[in-house]
Amino acid sequence: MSEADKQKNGKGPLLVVDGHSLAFRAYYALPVESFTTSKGEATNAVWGFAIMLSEVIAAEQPTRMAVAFDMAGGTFRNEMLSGYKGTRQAAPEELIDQLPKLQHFLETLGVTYIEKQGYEGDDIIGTLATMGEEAGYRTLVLSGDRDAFQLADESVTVLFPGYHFRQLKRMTPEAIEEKYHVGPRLYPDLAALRGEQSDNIPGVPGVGDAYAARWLNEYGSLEGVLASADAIKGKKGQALRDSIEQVRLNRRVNALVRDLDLGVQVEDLTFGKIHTDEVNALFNQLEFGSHTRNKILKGFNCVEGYDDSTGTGQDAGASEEMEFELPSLDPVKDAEAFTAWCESHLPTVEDSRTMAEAMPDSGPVITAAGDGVKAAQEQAVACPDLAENSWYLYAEGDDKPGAAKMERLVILAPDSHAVMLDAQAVADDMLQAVQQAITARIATCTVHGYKEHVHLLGAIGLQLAMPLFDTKLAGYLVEPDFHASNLDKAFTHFLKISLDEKPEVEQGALDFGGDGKDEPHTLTKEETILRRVESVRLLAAHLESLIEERKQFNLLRVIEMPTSTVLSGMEDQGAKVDLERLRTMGDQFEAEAQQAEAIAWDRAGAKVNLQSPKQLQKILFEDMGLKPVQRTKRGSYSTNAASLQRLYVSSVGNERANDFLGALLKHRETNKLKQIVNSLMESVNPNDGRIHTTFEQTVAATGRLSSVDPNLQNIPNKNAAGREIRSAFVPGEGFESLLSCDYSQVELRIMADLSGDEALIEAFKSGTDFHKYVASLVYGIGVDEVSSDQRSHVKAMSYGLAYGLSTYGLAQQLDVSPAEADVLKSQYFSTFGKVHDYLESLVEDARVKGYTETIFGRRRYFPGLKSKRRPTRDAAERAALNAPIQGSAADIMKIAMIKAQHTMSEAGCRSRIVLQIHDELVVEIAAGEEKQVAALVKEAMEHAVRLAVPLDVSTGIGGDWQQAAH
DNA sequence: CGCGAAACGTA
DNA sequence: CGTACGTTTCGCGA
Repeated sequence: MSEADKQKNGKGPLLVVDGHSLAFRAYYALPVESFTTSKGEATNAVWGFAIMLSEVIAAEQPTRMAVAFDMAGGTFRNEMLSGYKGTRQAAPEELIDQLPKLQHFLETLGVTYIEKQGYEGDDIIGTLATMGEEAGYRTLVLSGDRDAFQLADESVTVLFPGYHFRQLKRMTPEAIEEKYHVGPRLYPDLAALRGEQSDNIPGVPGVGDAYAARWLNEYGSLEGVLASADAIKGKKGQALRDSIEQVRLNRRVNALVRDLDLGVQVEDLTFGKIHTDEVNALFNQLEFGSHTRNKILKGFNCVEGYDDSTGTGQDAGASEEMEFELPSLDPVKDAEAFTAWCESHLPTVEDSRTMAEAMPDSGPVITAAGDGVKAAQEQAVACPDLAENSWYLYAEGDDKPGAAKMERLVILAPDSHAVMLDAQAVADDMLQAVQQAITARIATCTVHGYKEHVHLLGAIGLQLAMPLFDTKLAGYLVEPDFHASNLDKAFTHFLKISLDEKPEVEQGALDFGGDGKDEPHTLTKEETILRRVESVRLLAAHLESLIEERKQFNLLRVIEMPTSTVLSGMEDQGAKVDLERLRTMGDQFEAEAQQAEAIAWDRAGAKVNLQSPKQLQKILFEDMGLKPVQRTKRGSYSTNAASLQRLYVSSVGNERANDFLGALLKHRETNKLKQIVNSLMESVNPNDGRIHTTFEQTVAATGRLSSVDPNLQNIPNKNAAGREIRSAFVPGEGFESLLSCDYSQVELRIMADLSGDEALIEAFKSGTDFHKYVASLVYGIGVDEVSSDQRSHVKAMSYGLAYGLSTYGLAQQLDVSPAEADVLKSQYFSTFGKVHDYLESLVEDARVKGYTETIFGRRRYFPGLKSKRRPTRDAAERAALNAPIQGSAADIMKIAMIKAQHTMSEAGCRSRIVLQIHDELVVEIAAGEEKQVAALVKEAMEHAVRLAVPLDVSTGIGGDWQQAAH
């Protein structure tokens, strides 16, 4: 806010709002698909209007306010100008339908809105501005209609939505002068000449702002211009002479009435007396989430009146964003110029050091014991203000580990200046300069996707240490269930504004330009890219406040970002495979699959595609007349392995069917293995003979990693044939063996700790066979008397616990009657009562709070718990029960990985982690490091956190992954 | 060619 | 009718 904007008399300003124009802008700026209630009603205009209003109120603190609306039935202008605002009348029903809701919204918040028969909102605004001036108010006019510019003077400022709807431009007389080269008084003259596309008003053909301004400045006024029309030469002069009538009409139409009788006094235009029940009812009807509600109400300074603690409050840096201009592009040719640029625009090296010291460190800092959330959050470090202090690094290209290619690199400074480098054309000395700039200031750097950037920068030999903030990881922590496929999606999702290059404006009702240009502005390639960098900055400012508020900054800094460091190293390293071995295995699986296929085809009497469930259904249930045992979700008869197995067993009398099913089962198994082997072979990087998977860190909603391209987390392990594939994973050149370390029963141990169940804790401390011990408690017999059936039943029950198992499901898995399963279940729960209570409390807490939390404060939200549909609700309950357990295990493993890598490098080891399979780490052991590394990794895993029960890690070493099993 | 369903591999 | 994933294949429909 500039000095000139400060109040003249101690009173807060008067805010007058053009309801229609804002609603229009909101409607066209926000994708209606994202703002539709379950009944299909659009709410984007109401949402955008409400958010904008609350942001303006928060930023400007007005003490009086009124909203003006046009009235149905036209105005005096229509009589003057046929076709006037023709495009607006054609507004879609989806928008028209929102206007009454908008007005109701204002009523519930005690805001006065005014309409007057025969006049437009603009006239009401003009009148209110005049009244405000007379009453000594500074006045803010919030309007998307340029006609309002004529109102600007030393006490009236127009707030005008720019290209991005939520970025308001402050149109002071100076700003108008600067943009249009005429002052507010002459602006309507200029508009009359130019016409107003958004209002369907033609101007002088071929004349835009520039010509109109030149004429006006030359002849002093519109009348002056028209009087001298004959003196203007050329095509434009002729066009002007042909349009004189139109221009005169335009000028009469765009003049605002400023002396209506509105029947109100400015003093009376207070607001903020909210009708809580009605507000809530309206928000419910509009299906606004708690975030939106709080945001809106906070703007109205009454968030306390609303009963919801999950809200997030304000949008970080909203006012800064509004002032944001697209960064200018400084093409940089040589290293010296680049270094100079960095000196003048990026935070200093000193800033960077100070900030690094303030940040939680990775590695050794994580000693948090099982005190869980509290411990993690008490260490919480506030995030420094990103908008002020951070710079932004943005690279584009292919980030595939082991084969990354960078196309370009952009550096955006806090002052909005940017440089862009073509990665292909970077000379050596320039590369050094860039490396230096990055290294020196990494502690104040923000990126979207730190791990991806490591690969991209690595592709041209640049090293990237851990930055200050990662918007991709932050977004994941804020909303782990939302899958943003790219930056644009994340930006649009979190900021609710679109980065689209070209909103539909040309024929639209309103002009979105906001950039003062007449021609529809097509963005250049550079502008498009800069816009994406800009979006990272806006995203960062937004997510920063959410992370801070949830106290997840430590989770981000101490767990997720260092995990990215570890993962990028693992992806770079890759896992060495024995290609010959894979080839041999693949051939063998293929031969077996073909053999099975031949038998199946013979028995079926046709060359059925064994991979087509549809064709199998026909053979099995029609031709062979077998009785289906199970249906699929969508009602057809299932041909999955379990069903086939049952059919196989029950078809002993029917030789043809029995043979067919046997061959089919065999084919299914071997064909699947062949396919896995094939995909592994295709994934081998020819340069180093290694497979570089990508570990996705922002996909699994519980906090686990996932592995893609290829998935190395689902290499067979259950049966012997499949397990063979693991023997193809071997140590690479210069390494002598593989180490496999895995947690035993982490999730159960977490449950023991979190529930505080003495019996379960004791079971883990006893040191005897865990499942046997538990079975002896459940069945009330001696450990030695436990049968193998009893042990396996109890084991299944234990593992099923964390999944929210049903009696039915347990029965099916154990192949016992539901009644028997039920007995087991109640026996189990009566033995471990606190576990039962704990699991119930997880769901109950989730219902109340809306989310669950892991021991390190990782959240997952469960809207499904409030569903009317029983199956949806049940599914949400099971997921809510599982999330904190699976998620805490994931947190622990991430910490273990960070610690393991840290201690290994501290000890100067060359051994490296290559794979993580949720509860297992695979380490490639360098020569002579076997004993040391095995001890270090085991130690890191066992002491990642301290729980009420010890963490147990079993290890194995071997010449390949299979041999390393234990 | 894109997409959903079905199937199946892991923890 | 147990959680969390990724990949392949088929077959439908544009």
